[in-house]
Amino acid sequence: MEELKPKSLNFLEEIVQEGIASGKYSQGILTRFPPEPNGYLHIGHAKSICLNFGLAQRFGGGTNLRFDDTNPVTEETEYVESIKKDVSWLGFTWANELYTSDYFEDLYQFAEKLITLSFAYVDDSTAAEIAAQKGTPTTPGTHSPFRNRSVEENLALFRDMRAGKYADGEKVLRAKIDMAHPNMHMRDPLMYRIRHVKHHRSGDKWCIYPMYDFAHGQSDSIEEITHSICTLEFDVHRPLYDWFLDKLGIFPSHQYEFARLNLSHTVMSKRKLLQLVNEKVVSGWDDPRMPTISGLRRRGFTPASIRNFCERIGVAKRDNLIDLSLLEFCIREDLNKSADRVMAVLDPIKLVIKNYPADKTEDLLIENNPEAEVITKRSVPFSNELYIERDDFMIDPPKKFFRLGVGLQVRLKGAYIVTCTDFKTDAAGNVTEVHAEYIPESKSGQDTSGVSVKGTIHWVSVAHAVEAEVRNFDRLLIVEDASELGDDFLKFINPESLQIVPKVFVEPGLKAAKEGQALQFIRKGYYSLDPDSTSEKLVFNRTVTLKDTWAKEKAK
RNA sequence: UGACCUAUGGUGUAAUGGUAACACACCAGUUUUUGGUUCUGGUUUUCUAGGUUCGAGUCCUGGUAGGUCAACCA
Repeated sequence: MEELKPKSLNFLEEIVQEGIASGKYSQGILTRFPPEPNGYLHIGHAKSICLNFGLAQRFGGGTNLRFDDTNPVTEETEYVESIKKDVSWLGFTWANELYTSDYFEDLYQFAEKLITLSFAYVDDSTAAEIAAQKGTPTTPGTHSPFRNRSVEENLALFRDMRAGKYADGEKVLRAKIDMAHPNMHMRDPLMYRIRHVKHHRSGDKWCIYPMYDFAHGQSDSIEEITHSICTLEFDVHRPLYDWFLDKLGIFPSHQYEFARLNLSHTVMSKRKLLQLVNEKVVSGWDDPRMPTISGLRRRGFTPASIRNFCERIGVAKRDNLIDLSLLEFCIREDLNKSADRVMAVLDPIKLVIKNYPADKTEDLLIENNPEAEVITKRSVPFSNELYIERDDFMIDPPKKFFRLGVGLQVRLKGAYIVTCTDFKTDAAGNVTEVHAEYIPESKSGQDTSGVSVKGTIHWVSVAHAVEAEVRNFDRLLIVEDASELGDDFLKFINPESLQIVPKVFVEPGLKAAKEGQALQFIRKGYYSLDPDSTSEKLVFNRTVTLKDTWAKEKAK
């Protein structure tokens, strides 16, 4: 049911399949998507979402949406809502909506158990002292002077921590493992810290909060997650993940790591995205140039195109930099099949058809999408004065220019073939008007003229044209790889990443366009109606251009 | 200069010891009432040195290169 041809599996699919073959998962598998609600989701998260939900869909099972909310300082309900919206929009349904904060009592009990087992102790050292005790990757750490407190003392102290008897930073709970371990994360890592801060869900109930390492694995275990999938940088955490589950003797979830997505010509780290927003380089998290899910949505990307992209980039363990052109391919592929074609003239110049009656208007039926399975048509008014693109006319056209120049013929899309006869210029020599004559027998669909032309151009009737604003977006950065740029990446913002064209002319039917609706402006690109639109003013975002082999030819 | 992860065309990803392939990108042609689309063809690949084997991209050893780890962040 998946596909006809046997598709090769990625390494995670293989792991799952082998597990199933060995009879491990009679209940099916359970994965989870565990965002911290402290920011907006981006296309890198989409990779993780597609992976986790896709694995469960493919092999039978479910996926939990778990908010990893163990740090009350940074987390907010607003982010929870946006994350839920984005995951749903991408087309996925979670088995359960869960919060790590719902496990605070369980986690507390786990901690007491480890204290009882002499695997944890309360440390009065300061943050700086603890950092010094850690040593460095090449030199072993040293023991805290509080490392050998008795179980009873640790228990009493930890209960006092919970009871709020200590100030922030006064004490922490640490796991007692090995201060000389080659893996830094095993050198008596912190389990709990004191934070007298209101939590977005648990309010003031707690003043001690578990660290990531003490919360994540156990949360997986409580939910009986079979495959806990995260990015490569957590690889070094895995021994600790396993250590806690082992010492606690609870459900053995397993962690697997994959390489995070890097996309060319953009940035992906939360910190850099925040910088773009804070420094007003972009208009917000949903600026159509942002690689956020909300930005891509506003730009006009479809959920299917993003899912498809995630499928095509694959999953492996080596660092990668995916070319933006693959994302562009995916959205063009989708929109080519689904977007209605309409005519919009972005850089207008007037075309006057001298032999067409000035008082006449014809309503022409033009097909909406030649790629559609069922062809539908719309009515577009035609008259003797039209807007056409300025660059569809040249005074001295070169060879292979299949557009207008004096003596050249083109088909007006869905209408007539015209022959260019003349043009007008202003004092500076700029073309102000192009003149042509139409061939009455060449009407689209009933052409008996016998004339064949190489070019077809789009147009909008001057008398019927509707004004609109167009926002042409392009890649955010002028450099492919921003990973080594640091804060300097702001110097490499593409100055043409947003070009606003305040006044373009579109065909009158577009007054009825709906927010988010995808359209192809014939010969120009795919556009989507922006939420900034009002009944008086339409605003269209360019999702992506059409491929333009003429531009390449011209460049030669 | 410790531990761990990784190394296949320009970019990604396959090949599970047996003919290195698929997609994007690029180039050429085809189709086309969108210089879009379609279709066809093409250019370009196993980091390095040894070893095991009839046979190595795959297994082993060394080297090299890149990445990760020393937050009371996740």
